[in-house]
Amino acid sequence: MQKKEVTIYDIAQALQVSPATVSRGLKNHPSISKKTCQKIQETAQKMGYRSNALASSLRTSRSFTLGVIVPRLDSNFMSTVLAGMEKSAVELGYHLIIMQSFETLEKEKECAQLLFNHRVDGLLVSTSAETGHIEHFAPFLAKSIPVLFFDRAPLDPHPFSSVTIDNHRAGYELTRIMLQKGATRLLHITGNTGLRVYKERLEGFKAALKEFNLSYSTDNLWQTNLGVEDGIRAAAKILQMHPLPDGIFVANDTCAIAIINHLQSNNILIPGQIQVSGFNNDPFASLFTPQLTTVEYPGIAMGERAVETIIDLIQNKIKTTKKESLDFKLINRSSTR
Amino acid sequence: MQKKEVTIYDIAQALQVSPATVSRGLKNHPSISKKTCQKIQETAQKMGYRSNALASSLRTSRSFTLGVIVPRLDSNFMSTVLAGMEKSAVELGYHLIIMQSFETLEKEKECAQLLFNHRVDGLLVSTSAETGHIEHFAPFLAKSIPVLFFDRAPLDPHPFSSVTIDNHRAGYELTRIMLQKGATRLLHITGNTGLRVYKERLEGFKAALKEFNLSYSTDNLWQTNLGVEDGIRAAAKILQMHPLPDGIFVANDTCAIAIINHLQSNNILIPGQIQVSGFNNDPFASLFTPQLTTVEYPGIAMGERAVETIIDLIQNKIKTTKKESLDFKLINRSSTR
DNA sequence: TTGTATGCGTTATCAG
DNA sequence: CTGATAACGCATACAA
Repeated sequence: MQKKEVTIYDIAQALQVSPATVSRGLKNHPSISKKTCQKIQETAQKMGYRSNALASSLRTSRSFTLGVIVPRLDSNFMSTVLAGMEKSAVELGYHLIIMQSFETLEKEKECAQLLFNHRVDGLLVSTSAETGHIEHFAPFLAKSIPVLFFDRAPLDPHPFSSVTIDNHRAGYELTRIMLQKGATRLLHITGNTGLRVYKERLEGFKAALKEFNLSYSTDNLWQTNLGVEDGIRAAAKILQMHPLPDGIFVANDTCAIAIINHLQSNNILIPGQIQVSGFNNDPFASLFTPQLTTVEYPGIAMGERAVETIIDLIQNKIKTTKKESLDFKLINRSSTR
Repeated sequence: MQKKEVTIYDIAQALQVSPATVSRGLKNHPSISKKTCQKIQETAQKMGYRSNALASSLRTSRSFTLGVIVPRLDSNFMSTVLAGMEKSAVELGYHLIIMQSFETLEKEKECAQLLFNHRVDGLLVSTSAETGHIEHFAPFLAKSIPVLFFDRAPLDPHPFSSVTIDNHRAGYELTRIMLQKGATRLLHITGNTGLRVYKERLEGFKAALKEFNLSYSTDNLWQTNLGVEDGIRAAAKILQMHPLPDGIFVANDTCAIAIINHLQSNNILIPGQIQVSGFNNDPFASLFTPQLTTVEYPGIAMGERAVETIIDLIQNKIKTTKKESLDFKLINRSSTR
């Protein structure tokens, strides 16, 4: 048999005070005597009271809930970001509803709508590969609910905040390392260049080529899903090339490692014959020989920063948007071959 | 300027019907004419109405929210499970609030309390390393809110449901493979054996030894955090041993790969001199040469199953608990060397 | 320092 | 098929 829920009214009755006093006493409202506060909290405990966050949110129209939309949960990088987000959110008195768009615009819309209806106080988004426009976030704007893009942000200008890294510069520097070591035939293997992150890395790549007076051709731009299989496939294709490329820019570590592995089993020397660079500094990357040159992409920090920023926007009702760029670190392991 | 929220009352007024009708019309209640339904939904759209899930939950005392507590979000395995959970949850009309215990009992309690106050319809938990008792879940039991443990479950008997794999058998079979190939000096490197998952894998390990008439000594049981650094440290220690072990059971792939890597750089042949087995079948595991013998731990499936099970419990108000054991697959790569 | 009264936006019950 | 009305549990403006 389900006993009825204990409410502040029950506590009030038991203590012969008003519900208002109980409500205040429960949250140590300054204008309530220490003694009554204590009494209230004790009996609340005793009676098995549990506050109803829903009712409270309805009344105050603040849910202390942040919505999060990611393309997928199960990537190394994303789970790191989420870990950072959860940590910071809890520290600041918030919690997270996490949803996946599975890289489709349609699902992203559905998530946004659900989160909107659930009255999240803010929305954190890493866009799907299909996300060309961002109209579906307009309702948030209309209600002044902060929206912040992290990692994958739409092209500027847009009326929302963002936390990213300088992908252009990262792409540039990575490429530069390979060029300085003498590479002249570079391949660029990346994801959907419709996405700003990949687009900017590519731009950085091109800028470096230009600096070294090397021409760029779209023949050397391969778009893939950056998974292990994509890497293996790419490696197979590379082995058919004459002459072989002598440098490969791969837009993530997973794919880079797969490529290296496959090339090595076909007796290609890495980085002797072909240099390979990755992106993310996945934990496994450091275990590889020859170790991979890559970019340490600060997942935890990005998650923390994103949450801190959006909560700042929420609490200070700042209308301004913030566009933040996080530091990254180049991990140049190519010299330690 | 913040416009006031559009409610069913506003729609009612605009349409000259009662709020009750609007409420019904919005969810296609059978006893409302098709025509009115349509009209209602159209004007709702037009007026920029958004349903208030909070108010609805308050009224119906169903939130369609599932609470999830995990030790940490950023592990390969866990993020896979969470991905499966989110997918199934959304398909069934639910969503997830995900929280981390950071392997401490205290935080696990806090999470449970918060989720309890937020009126989750069910709770999914993978226990922290410190979780010796489960009293903090008693309130859920008292309110008949289903609690389901996944992956890491407390020792039976307990009054909750669970979805796990047969860790004993997995540990046994993995060990058996190494023994059949002739190993006689085995090491067991694992996590906190207070946790049932590791404890059971160890029991399976022992059972296999026994079957081969090999003795077991606690000297060969090393408890670590199973991270990359732990693996490197363990490998260093192994190199000091005389004679070397000829088989190492490592309770996860991350650590196993780190160990293999370090041993190989010290000119140990794997699996020639030392066989190594892992656990989880992490994506990178398959890239390794010599490829690792491991257990494919079905993360996605486990997440899906856990959610489906708990929603079944919720919707059918089943008082019974379910203890489910998922299939795993042995990935024996040691022969393909 | 405490109490009174009201509304947050729904839905369920009951009556028409 | 539709309407009136009362909760759901809490927090706050205002009064005392």
